[in-house]
Amino acid sequence: MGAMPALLFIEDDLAIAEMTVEVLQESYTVDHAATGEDGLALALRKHYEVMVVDRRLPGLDGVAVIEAVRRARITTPILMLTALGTVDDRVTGLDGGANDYLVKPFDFDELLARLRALRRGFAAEGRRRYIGDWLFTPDTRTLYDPTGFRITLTDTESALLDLLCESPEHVFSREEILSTVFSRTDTPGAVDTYVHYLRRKSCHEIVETVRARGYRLGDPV
Amino acid sequence: MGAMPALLFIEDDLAIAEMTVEVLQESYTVDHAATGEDGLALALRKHYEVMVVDRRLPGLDGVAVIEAVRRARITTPILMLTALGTVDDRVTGLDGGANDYLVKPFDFDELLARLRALRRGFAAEGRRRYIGDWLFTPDTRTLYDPTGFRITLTDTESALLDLLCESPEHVFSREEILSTVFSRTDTPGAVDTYVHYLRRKSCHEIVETVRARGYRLGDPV
DNA sequence: GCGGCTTCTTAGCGCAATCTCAGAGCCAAG
DNA sequence: CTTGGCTCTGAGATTGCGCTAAGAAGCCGC
Repeated sequence: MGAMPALLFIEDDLAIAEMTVEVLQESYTVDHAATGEDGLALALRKHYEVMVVDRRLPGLDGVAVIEAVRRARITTPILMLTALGTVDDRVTGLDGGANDYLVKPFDFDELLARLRALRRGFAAEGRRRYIGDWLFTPDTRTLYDPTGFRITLTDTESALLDLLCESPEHVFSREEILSTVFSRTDTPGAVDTYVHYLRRKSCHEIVETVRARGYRLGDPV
Repeated sequence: MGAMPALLFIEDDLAIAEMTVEVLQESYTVDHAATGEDGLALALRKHYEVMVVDRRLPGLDGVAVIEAVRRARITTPILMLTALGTVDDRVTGLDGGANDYLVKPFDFDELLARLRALRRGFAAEGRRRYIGDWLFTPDTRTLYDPTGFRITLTDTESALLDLLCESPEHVFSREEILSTVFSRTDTPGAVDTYVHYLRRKSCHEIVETVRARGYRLGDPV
């Protein structure tokens, strides 16, 4: 595995920090800061995939760090570590802009699982496309009809629909579709076939023909 | 009467609360909280045998309270109260980590019966993950089918299912699964094999294939 | 140290998915 | 109305992915 994702870890307790960094380094390129000031400086200077911030820090406090980071319009997912049983900390922590929290003492596997979920959550979002009353999620290659019924698309069908969704108004020529969806085919007939497949699965509601020019998304009536 | 089991009751409607507390006090040492915030604070500070949480609460909502409690790794069985006819509430309630639910208005005997059942059956069972009508408890590596039948999973099977449960919608690639579930393997075929094992044990209801991409949790239709 | 259980590898089979092709259907211009 | 090009659609041929069985290697407990 070449480039591992960068992670910033702000924690003042050096005993905890040392152990945790060791574990984290198996999956991340870890920068560790022992104070809120150092951590904030790093967060503002470098790009990280994800951050782990202790709530209690000498000087600049964890919540303050997160607030400062958010004020700089950095949207990196942040997991906050809090001491056991301090409820108010948790609430203000999430309010301050943290995306998740974990109670100390924590299990390393739990920490790794949360971090994965956090990164996935951010990566996976925003991949929803609406076509009239239909919903299309390219990641799962699934199309939902207006009643919520699930229709599974194949890879090529999904790629084609994804392309059409990029510009709902635009009319895509066969060559345009061929060069992006299909690796390299000379026969433009393939496009017709896959448009046909899409229509068959969607009761002819999704794709519209523009004669002599190509295809585009079906207008929601 | 010596030491009665401790029960936490979170309910904002004071009329209902008063009556209910009176009944509950015959069998439990009851702490009552009128808001989600107060209830959460108590739940995190004290140990209870069982909790009863209203779905609708001013401020911090019932589901949010349960989620927060579970995130703090508190496995106390929780019974959620929901308003009449709100099916979605039921689903999100269970998803959030409640062990049972009861529709308001409820019968006091019914409530007491459910609480007894809850304490008998679900005491200290650990994390729970719901997959459609199936229940999976990673700590005991046990999968329960919709009828409650117990299926024991091996370590690797459990780790795989646990990973998939982290993000129910997400499609996990073979590499992604390999790097987290399997220590160090080059052959992606191992993933296929364990998916196969899971399916064999679960009558092919749990894991879904996304061709050429990977696997994800099977959606309850 | 033997037997059972778990883990992981390998390889063949089946089938879904991809793509080609050809005939039927449709539209528009003359 | 007729003609020619454009589009639709079903029927294969082929490829490669995923499923599965079977067995080797490793890890316990008895």
